[in-house]
Amino acid sequence: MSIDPPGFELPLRLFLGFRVLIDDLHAELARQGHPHARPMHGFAMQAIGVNGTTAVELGRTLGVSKQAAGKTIETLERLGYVERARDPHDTRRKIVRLTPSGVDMLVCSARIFDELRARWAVVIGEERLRELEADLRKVTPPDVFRLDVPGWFGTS
Amino acid sequence: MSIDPPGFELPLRLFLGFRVLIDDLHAELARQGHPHARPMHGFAMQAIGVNGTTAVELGRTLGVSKQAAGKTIETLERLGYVERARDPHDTRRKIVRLTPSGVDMLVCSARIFDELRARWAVVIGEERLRELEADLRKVTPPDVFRLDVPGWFGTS
DNA sequence: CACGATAGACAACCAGGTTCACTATTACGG
DNA sequence: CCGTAATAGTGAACCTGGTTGTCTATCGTG
Repeated sequence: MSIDPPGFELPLRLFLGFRVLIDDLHAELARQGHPHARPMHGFAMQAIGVNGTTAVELGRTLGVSKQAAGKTIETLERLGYVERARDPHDTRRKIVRLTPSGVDMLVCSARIFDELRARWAVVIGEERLRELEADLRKVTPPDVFRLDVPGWFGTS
Repeated sequence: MSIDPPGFELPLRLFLGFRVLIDDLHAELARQGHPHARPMHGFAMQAIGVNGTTAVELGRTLGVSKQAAGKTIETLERLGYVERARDPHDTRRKIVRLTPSGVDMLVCSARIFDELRARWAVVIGEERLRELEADLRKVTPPDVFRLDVPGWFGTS
């Protein structure tokens, strides 16, 4: 026996839905030449965007410290997904930009996410899926980044 | 500008929905005398259940190594949510059981989750919420534990 | 009764986060 | 025009939660 109220299932299903999508994405990404991509990388690179950014800015966007953002950038750099260059107008800053490989990873992700969404549409119907998205939009903050992934898991 | 296909929003919304619920839960749990509870703890304690379990078993249920389960149990023990006792029938085993405080935390969580779900029902309608849950059930694995929280984030 | 399987614990390591402290550079006000 | 405050990046020390590998104690069985 377990304590099992109706309300307990909702967060679990939301998380499982998220996890299923992310797992499938990365299985497919691995097949398409990006075996080292991690969920975090996708979020960070989406936040970096095609115009580039800096460590401080990325940290603010993702809701983590600039040091943590710096570590993430280092990792992405090691994987060849981004590169850094000094800003000529402000030599303190280092602009982080996606490499072609990074752009490719993002393009692949976009395509795969579309395919996964289409697969869901087949299972539950396009109409219901649109309703599901609309409903989630109503109960979640509009700000799509600031996942604060560490926050809900991390240090007190 | 960013790479922003329709499919990209879905996982984000699912995760944000999850996060909103979990954040609200823990804000409320803190107010109700459980300020040290973490998301992980709730999952683990739900998996431990009122009948108790062992480290190996808990690890299997949660989809992590027995060592990781052991560490989690240690933490929960330090917080006073569980206690361990040797199994008289098999002195290798140590049965982990919820303390009254642990049960209280789970009971509080159950009540709060119900309240949060009711709040969602007000926003999007009870009917739509039921549909949302039903649709998610169709696209997620039936096995509600095995979140593999580390898995989608962790080491390759 | 010996030997394989199991439960738990310990160590070393990794990833990703935090804070504190420091340097280099830029921006600004007296 | 210069001294000072603010900002960008980095490094170090630490925390949490995970991993694998190894070791011991106990159980169960041929």
